Amino acid sequence: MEPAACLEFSSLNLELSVGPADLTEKGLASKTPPDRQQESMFMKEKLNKIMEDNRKLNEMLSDMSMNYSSLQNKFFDFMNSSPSEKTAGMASPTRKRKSDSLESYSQENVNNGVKAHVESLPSESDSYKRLRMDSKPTVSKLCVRADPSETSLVVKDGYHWRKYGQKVTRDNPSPRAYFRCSFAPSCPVKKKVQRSVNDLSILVATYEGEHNHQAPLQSEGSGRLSHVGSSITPSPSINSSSPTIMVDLTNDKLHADSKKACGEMTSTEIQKVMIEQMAAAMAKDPTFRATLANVISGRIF
DNA sequence: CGGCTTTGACCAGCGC
DNA sequence: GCGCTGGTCAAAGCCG
Repeated sequence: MEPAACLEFSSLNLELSVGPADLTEKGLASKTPPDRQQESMFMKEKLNKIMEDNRKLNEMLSDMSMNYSSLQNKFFDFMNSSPSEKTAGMASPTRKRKSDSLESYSQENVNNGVKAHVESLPSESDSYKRLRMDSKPTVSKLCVRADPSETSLVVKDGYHWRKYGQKVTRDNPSPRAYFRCSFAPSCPVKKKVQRSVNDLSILVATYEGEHNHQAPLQSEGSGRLSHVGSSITPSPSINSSSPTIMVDLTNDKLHADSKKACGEMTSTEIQKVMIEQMAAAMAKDPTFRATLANVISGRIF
């Protein structure tokens, strides 16, 4: 997808670099009045052509984005459908672990601006465990870049957490720590923290539930954030499985590879990354910058 | 002494 | 039904 987009922008550069460059190279001051009229007409035609090309390319870009979004949605729909749904075309009776992936979500930012919140649709169940899971309507993820040498699975997000368990899971050699919110005794929020399989410097915190109390003072819980002296650069996004917020605690810059390490690249996130990469690539391209400058100057002229 | 962490045991979901 | 796995409990120990 991205190479195709780059090709489109390359063609944009080529198309646009012909027009305005010609305009600047004509040297109008040395022309006689009849020649000037001809050149003026020629410039107007060129400008019209450039504007039309810009419009066409914008349409192509928007079409490409729409196609990409459509394909992305189809892809995630396919990935999120259970094997039984893929084969039999109907949902199997909901069970606790299976149904977790079928929940749908919405999102908002709270608490330091780095927490994503998602809501799940209620589903019927016949097990006590399932009912307990239904009582936790929200799930969110927070990826935190932290020092790999630090063994404690502590993600300081402004709340008070009490660790109540630790387990080594099958798919990740790093232990997973279980936390409860200890700020309010009745707060149902739980948090799981585990290092990313791909990048040990990334802590993946999974939040379940919503705090039924106000957040503690920022200074109480965000000590690590201020300790490393880095800014929080959240990148909220919606995923069909869960939203992921990436917070880099060791670098001011948001790392795309860290997101990959989280294994939670979402459709909107991918789009954002693509747009950022496209914009960055275009910004770095001297041809594009010169062309853009020429187009702008041409429009002003 | 109270709060927290550690850690082995236990329970329930799930696949075979 | 059995074994694996994830999640939780609770006793013991640590720390300020």
